[in-house]
Amino acid sequence: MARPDLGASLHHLVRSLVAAELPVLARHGISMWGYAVLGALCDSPVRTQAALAEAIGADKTRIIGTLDKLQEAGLIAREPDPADRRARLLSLTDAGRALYRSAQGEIQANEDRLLALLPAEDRHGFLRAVQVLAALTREEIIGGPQPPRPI
Amino acid sequence: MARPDLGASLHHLVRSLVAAELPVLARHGISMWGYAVLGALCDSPVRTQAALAEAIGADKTRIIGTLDKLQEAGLIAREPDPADRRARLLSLTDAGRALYRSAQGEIQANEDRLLALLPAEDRHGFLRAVQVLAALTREEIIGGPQPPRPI
DNA sequence: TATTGTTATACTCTATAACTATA
DNA sequence: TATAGTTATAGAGTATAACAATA
Repeated sequence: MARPDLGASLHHLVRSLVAAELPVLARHGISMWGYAVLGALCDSPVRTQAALAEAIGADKTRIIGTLDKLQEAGLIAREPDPADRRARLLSLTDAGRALYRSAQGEIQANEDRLLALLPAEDRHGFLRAVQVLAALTREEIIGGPQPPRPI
Repeated sequence: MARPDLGASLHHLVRSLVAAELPVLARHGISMWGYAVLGALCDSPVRTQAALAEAIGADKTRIIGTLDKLQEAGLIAREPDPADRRARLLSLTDAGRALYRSAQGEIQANEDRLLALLPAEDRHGFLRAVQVLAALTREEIIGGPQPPRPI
């Protein structure tokens, strides 16, 4: 009797969590990538779009449309760096911060509802484990070299 | 200081776990959906392709190509149900079971390496929590009715 | 007619590479 | 020339709907 795969179990869980977030985000008028961008900028401003993309695990070409919309909606500021006008200084506006907090409140309320299903012990262990595992880099998770086996 | 979003943290973790599985699956000559199919059939045979698709969270039209390949490779059996020839009885062949166990062994070895980074307490709580949360249906995770707000 | 499986189509997401501007 | 950002293109993955076979 093997234990279920961690990857498969979490994959299903994540898809459902994302499905739960979508209506909340739609009501706030932002996409999932938009939400990720606001979350990354919430901690501290970022000096280049490429760095921001990397921080949220996206391609730099993929977030441009997202940034366009967030800027148009007045949720982020995006100005050329006076010291190097190739780069774009990215930061949250007050409106962006407020909207992010509102969306995050609703999203975490639903997550809290699910976490309440767990015994307190397991819940705390789970949250600590997620924090540790999510902090690993992709390389650390993938692990040792996986040499392609010759046919 | 808000806690990080569960969805966002797990999203990143899952993407990396999947990336870690891909080379293993490639060496075994199956895709991620192929692996999911084998895993679902490992517990017990299934009477229709639609039921199998639902069990692994896929669309019924999406697994057809996967089933074709698995059958061609002799990993699954796929016969019309004599009692209702519209349906296809799906089951694992011995070769399919062996291949699944081999792939699962490698995949779980890597997962075990990551789990070993956690204190034993957290690890056990984490595994129990994942089991409970992954067993929830999508509807249970999404939660209460999310009525679209009129503009 | 209803259901199972299949095929066809369109749509979204993603990745790659070419292009513009600044340095 | 090198870097940051943008645009264009193609590819994979996904969802929807139409179709064929069986009941």
